[in-house]
Amino acid sequence: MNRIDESLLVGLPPFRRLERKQIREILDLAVSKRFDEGVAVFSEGMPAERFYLLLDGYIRAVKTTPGGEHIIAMHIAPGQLFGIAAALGRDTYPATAITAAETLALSWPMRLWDEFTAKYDGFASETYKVVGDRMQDIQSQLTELATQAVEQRLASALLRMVNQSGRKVDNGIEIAFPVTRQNISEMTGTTLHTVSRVLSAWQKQGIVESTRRHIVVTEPHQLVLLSGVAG
DNA sequence: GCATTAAACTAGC
DNA sequence: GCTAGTTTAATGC
Repeated sequence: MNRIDESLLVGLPPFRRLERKQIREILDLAVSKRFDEGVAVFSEGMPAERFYLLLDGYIRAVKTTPGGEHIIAMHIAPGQLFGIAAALGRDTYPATAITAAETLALSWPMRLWDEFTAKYDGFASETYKVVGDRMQDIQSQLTELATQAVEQRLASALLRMVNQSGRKVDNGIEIAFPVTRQNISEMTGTTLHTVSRVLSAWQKQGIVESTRRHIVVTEPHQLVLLSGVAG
């Protein structure tokens, strides 16, 4: 079958407290699958048949509004669980999972969720902590949307992506997956035109350097200032 | 301060 | 050459 190396899971939050042998058990129940960029791993409202662990790549959790517009609720980075509807007491997926880059993921049947949380020490507590963290993140984004101006929300959105996926390059920190102006507008509740204007302004000020689908933050501290205390 | 509309430009297939 | 992504300006709420 799919013989996946145990070291892939060792050290990841949900499995941190497990024995090598237990990790082997879990892996033997997993299915691994590769996804191209821009495809849906699962869709909002569909029966949540499996839950996933992202090994490589990036996932966008996308909600569709009644009007047919898209909202990017969050990004998932390698090592994180996603599609964990059971942890939220749901039997359908709350959002669509779109790959933001070429992606490799493990998955298990959702019926194993209760078994995992009961059987493996730390699995439940670690995952519920992750769920809690995500809810806090969504919560603060909500407050942001309601209270902050567009420029501040944009700064926060860039910082969030940098924190989750930033990798050092010679001139700053690069967001590790492709992002378009449209994507950022869907994260911040604005238009791609406004995103474009603000990013070009920041580029002139030397805060970011962006080419198409590609952003390097050269002055993270300046973004922090722009996002936080009114300036 | 921001969305909308429109129009033109460009990188990459 | 086509398409998706981007930029810029004009206009109006």
